[in-house]
Amino acid sequence: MKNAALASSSLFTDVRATANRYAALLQLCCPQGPKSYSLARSVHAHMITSGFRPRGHILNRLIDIYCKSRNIAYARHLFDAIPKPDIVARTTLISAYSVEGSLKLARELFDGTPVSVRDTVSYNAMITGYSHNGDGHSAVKLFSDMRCDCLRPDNFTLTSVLSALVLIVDDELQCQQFHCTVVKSGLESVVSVLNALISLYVKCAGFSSSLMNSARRLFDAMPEKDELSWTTMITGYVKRGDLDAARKLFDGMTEKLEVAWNAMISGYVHHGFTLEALEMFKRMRSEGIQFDEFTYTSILSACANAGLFRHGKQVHAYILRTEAKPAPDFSLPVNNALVTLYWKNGKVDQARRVFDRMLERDLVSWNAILSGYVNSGRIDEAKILFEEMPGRNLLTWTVMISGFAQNGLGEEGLRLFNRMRIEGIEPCDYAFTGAIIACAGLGALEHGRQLHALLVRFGYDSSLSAGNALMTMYARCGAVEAAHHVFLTMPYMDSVSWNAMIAALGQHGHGAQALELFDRMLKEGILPDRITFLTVLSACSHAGLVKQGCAYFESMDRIYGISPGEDHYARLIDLLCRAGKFSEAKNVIETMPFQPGAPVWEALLAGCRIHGNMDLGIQAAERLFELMPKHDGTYILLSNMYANMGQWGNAAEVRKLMRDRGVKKEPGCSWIEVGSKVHVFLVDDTMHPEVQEVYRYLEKLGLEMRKLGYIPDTKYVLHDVESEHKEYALSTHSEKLAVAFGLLKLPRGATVRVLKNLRICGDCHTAFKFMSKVVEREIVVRDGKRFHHFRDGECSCGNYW
DNA sequence: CTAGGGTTAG
Repeated sequence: MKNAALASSSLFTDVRATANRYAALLQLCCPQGPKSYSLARSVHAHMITSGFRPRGHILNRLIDIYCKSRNIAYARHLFDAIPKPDIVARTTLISAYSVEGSLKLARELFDGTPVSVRDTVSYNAMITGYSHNGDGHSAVKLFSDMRCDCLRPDNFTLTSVLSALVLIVDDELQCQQFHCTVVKSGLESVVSVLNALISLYVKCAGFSSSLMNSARRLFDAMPEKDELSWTTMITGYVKRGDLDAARKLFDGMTEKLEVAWNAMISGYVHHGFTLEALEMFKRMRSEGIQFDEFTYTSILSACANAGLFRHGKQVHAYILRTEAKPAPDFSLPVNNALVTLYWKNGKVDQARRVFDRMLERDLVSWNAILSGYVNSGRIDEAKILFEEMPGRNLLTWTVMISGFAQNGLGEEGLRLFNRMRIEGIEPCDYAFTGAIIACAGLGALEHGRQLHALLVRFGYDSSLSAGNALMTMYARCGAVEAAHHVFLTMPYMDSVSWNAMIAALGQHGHGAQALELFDRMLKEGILPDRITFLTVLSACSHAGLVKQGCAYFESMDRIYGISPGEDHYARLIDLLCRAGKFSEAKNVIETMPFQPGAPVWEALLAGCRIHGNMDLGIQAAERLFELMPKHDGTYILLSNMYANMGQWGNAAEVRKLMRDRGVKKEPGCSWIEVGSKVHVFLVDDTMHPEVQEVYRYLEKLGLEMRKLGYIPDTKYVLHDVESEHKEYALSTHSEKLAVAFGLLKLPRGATVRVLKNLRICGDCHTAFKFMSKVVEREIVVRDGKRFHHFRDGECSCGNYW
């Protein structure tokens, strides 16, 4: 009996000793991070083979280890086998589920815990779970539940709930209320709590800038600061765009942390100060501070954004040289940044190679390569990628929608936008932007209006990008007033907004108003960019303001330091040629700093066509044939030039040449809204049910115009080059069909608005002037990107069409 | 067992 007792007690101490050994072993394994988890798992394996059944805190430790090595399912399996799991085991799992994003599972466990057992730590884990997953409201709700359970919040609680508040807080008052809560808890001098409080104030400084000073006062008054206090403050300034203040603080740090360097670099990158970012990077190296993957990622993206590809490749080479790791082993973000670097450098295939070699990919990687294809116009490949992707987020949809929109596939873009909504994904303002741009391309005014209404309902009415897109959409659909209304009501504007409005005015023939707006832009201290000048030059051109246009062109480099590119030169040539100033144009072409390309020659040819400058026109056409032999526009311009001068034979000759060379004419189409229905017309549209009626009407109009003496300067008005026998009928261009249809079907007094996908031809332009006179109606026609308003025999563009 | 900063895609 006694022996038996002795034996069992020695067995007991034996088990205890074994347990202690295992506990000590696990203790040794754990603090060394993920690499030691495999070690810990073999300790567990040893337990199993030697018949030792872990219980209590050893089992909890094991559960934690499996959670940390991302094998939550097995951890759960161990957990489920415990008859009465304690609060520590529960909290471990709750936290693991939260980190993984499985909030429902976490909450189930939490709710399954008897109230009497719940402690502050388990609440903390749950609150953190919500805050990590962006659900600030639930975190705050739980915080108040916790106080109902009479549990005292500790510093963990406060830091978590404060960081949750950062997500949802939207005014100063809430911020101060929480400050009081913190003070009442008596933890207001704990460093981590103060840090979190500071970041709350920093966030609120977005609403009221005085709060930045409150944050700074808290910071300055801290009895001791840790590395985080500094970085919170520095990033606070960075996020507000106050890089000087950030830099001052950074320079004042006695001991500069890696993190602070990275914060400064990413701040510079984000605000476009690439050179400063690079300079910091160099200084880091000269001061012997170790780069980490954050540094590399920021600096690579700086190079990608600023187009400094040579520097980017140098950094890539540097990583390869110093890190002694094979490329695919770079951390995920570094590889992602490399993908971006390469596609932004126009090397999609190289980007794809980096992408293909990566050992692990996340959504960012997929989105990066998708953007690469979209931005290089390789929509078909992008489409395949989009369907194959393992997951999608808002950005994915947005990239794809704007990809379609910007590559002339507006309908597909809108379809995707709808599919996104059907799949229950709430569009962000950028997704709306893409869809609105799709409407702009399609000239779908009614659809655009509906999207505008929806946008407002979603609460995005102050979005900058959506506002800019709306202006463009309304302008491209002929609704300048609506565009102007958006312009006036936008709370935030950038140069794009100004450019869009200036363009809207210029495109509609309001050249003088466009220039007025440009002057206002300058007075308000907004710096013009390359696009602004393109827009302004076009406006001058359409309004015939040659002198002013030349002056603006000249001021580009002299005042604003923007050297004119090829497109600017093309606009200048266009401006001069439309005004018939050919010797000046020739002079510009001969003295420009680079070889003139297609856009310049095309502008010259178009000007020659207007003024019948045959010799120069033929020269320009020859250059264009060399540069892009398959471009249909050149043939059409040239044949129109001949036809305009009555040289029908030559005109037909050019058409023949075009056919012989197998050049396809881009199919033109026009459309018009009558009531809520959109009618689309194609060239020689015999399919349209009412087209016979339209033909007869056109014929009648032609006769009437002749009878009233509106004989055009050239016979061309009543003709098509290819059907010159229809002496009195207006020829069947899609825009003429559409306008005639509108004149027939729209009530008297209503303006006829027609959209044409391509440029309208001279024939139609002249015809519409007469038509507007004969029928006493206003006719508005979109010509590619701009608009002509025909009224009483005149056009808003003068003759600079 | 629980907290807080810096990175990547438009």
